[in-house]
Amino acid sequence: MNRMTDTRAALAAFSALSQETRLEAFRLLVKAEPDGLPAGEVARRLDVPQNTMSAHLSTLTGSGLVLSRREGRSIIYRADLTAMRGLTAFLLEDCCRLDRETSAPALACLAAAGCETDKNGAC
Amino acid sequence: MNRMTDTRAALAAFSALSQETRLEAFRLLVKAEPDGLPAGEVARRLDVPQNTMSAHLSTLTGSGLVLSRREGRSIIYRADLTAMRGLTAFLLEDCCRLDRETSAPALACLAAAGCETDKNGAC
DNA sequence: CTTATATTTCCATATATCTGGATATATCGA
DNA sequence: TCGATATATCCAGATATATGGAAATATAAG
Repeated sequence: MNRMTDTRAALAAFSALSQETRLEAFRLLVKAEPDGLPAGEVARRLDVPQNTMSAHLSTLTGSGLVLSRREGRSIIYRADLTAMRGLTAFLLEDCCRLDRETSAPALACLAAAGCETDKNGAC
Repeated sequence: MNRMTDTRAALAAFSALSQETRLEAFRLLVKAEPDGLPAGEVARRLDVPQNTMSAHLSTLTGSGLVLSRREGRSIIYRADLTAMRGLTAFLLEDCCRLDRETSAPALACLAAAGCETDKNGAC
């Protein structure tokens, strides 16, 4: 899917995150993982009109950084952490000149170091 | 300086990278590290009019992702890899819910995993 | 001082994005 | 079926961004 393998996907992601309300919304959704949040709740928390927020959420979804599903009357939005990691990898491949084979384990290492530290502290 | 500690800096960075020509230029400059490239050379390589490229380079510089210095008649542009790493950290702090103290060693771990480091130890 | 080179600044046009009111659609419960 | 709730879509005005021609600035060399 959206593996951020090409410039196109990265551009869409950067573009989506380059707007204040959307960046805030995205961060909110990341914090709300793995449950996600209904559109109206995002609008309420960020104090933005619901139709404006709807447009922004649509942009985020289109960029591949956010997923949505209907649940009753609500539509639940979730951050796609895999896509986000892909975006990070895209940056790292340039930054550290990592090729794809190197960046994959490096990201796994990062995840291990951050989300659950290894006993040894080793990567 | 631009430690990407606040949303403002991240927004500027995302905004700068959300335009195709600028993203290409930035990647070019990352590859050209640590020597950098004169503005005209960037314009030539990307086949963009020099004044248009100048505007884009100005945006990149303003975002903090790129540095410039005059050298004779030329102005040499360089990617600021430290700022770039800051942007990556900004993403990771949300993605893996890393706090600043955790993300720092995590990034060092990344460096150890395959990152070419410069004299400062930055990737 | 003059000319050539490298780059930026000025400016106007074209294009894209943001915003929110009004309205449409979808779902739920009575 | 009806009314309430949750969200999206339509639309248009306001704002921002991209683009490139022409002119200005800075440096170098003769």
